[in-house]
Amino acid sequence: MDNLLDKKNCIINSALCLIQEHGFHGCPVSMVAKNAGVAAGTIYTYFENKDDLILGIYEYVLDEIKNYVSERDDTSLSFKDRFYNYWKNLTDFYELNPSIHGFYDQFMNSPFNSEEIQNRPNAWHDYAYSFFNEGIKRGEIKALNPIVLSILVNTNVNSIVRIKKNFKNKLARNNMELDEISHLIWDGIKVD
Amino acid sequence: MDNLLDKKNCIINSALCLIQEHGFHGCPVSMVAKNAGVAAGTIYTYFENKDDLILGIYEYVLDEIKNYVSERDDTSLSFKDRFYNYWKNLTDFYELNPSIHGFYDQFMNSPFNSEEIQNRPNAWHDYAYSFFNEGIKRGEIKALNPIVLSILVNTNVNSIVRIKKNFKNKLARNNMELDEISHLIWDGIKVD
DNA sequence: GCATTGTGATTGAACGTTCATTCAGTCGAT
DNA sequence: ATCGACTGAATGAACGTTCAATCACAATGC
Repeated sequence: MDNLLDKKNCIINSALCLIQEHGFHGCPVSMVAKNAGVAAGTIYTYFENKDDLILGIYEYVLDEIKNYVSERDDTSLSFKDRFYNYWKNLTDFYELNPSIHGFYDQFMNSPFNSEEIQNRPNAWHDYAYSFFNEGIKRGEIKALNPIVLSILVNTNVNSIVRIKKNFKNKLARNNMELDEISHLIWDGIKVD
Repeated sequence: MDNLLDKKNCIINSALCLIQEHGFHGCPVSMVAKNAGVAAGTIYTYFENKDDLILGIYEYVLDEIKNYVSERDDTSLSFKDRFYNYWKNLTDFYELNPSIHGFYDQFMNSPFNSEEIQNRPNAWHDYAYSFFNEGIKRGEIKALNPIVLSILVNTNVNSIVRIKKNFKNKLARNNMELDEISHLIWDGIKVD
């Protein structure tokens, strides 16, 4: 039973890497299978079809992000500190897991991310929503819509990680500038 | 001659719509052709292959964005006003041309956007770079890296437009919150 | 004016490849 | 002996690309 879960995760991770590198359609099921060390047919014991596999990966990815960030939240701190931790942890997570970052970026902007998908329960979005909602309740950040706030912050972290990835050589000396952005956002949303 | 250019643009626009709706691989060449009112083979007189078509669209899109925004820049204004115009014009443009927005979002996060592509001359990026560079020279915004600034602003406008598109119903009453974000960014980058 | 030829765009059926999916048969654990 | 996971060759549909044939039309010759 544990074995089966392992195999499923193995398939998911294999697909994750390949999709990040080659895109959804640049990675045939056969390639995923080979990379995961199973036969092509085996994938169909775990997933209905390729689309279902991709949605499975998406859910896995959301869980991983949410777990990493929420586990490291310390509710006893000031909201300002919690905000900076949130920012740092999310950044760290993406940098530790570049294939998750690549997959997520691609998925969010693809037609896979349909309205139906967006309306499904989503542990990570819910967490982010309630996180910023708390900041508002505590009176430490402006009463903006928490949905807007969470998307704003997540989008910026996402794109900063992408910049770091893409312009590694050109920006190497002054990554600091990118960290500036978190201050900039905090200054923008904090209650003066 | 004009006719040929028309046809090329017709193919590009046809593909643009379909890609935005169905994704790169959800729109076969045959479908693009049908939508453009030409035969499948005709596309290959204008483009080497499907990848070349997609790159062609990308270049077309960059030009359109750059033209719209740069034409509406009024260099006689204060940089603050120019910044807000830039923001508004870019937002307007994406909202007037949702298929360009959809295509651009998808392209940027896909493996099409390879390192080689990122290093090619890019009229839109160059324009954005020099725009923010001027704000720095004039001493109206902080001396952050203009590359970082332009990507930051473009990313945020991009994602705000996406939010508006996706959450039309849920946010209808308070789009104002989204406009808040431009102030937030301006406050962050301006020289106090 | 009219016929002929040349040129290059256009067509869409046909080709060959790729790929998701299936399934008959095998394997291994209980 | 049973059952479910697993295999991987086989299947067939989808799709990018080609190309022989057609068409539109301009240039040339009579």
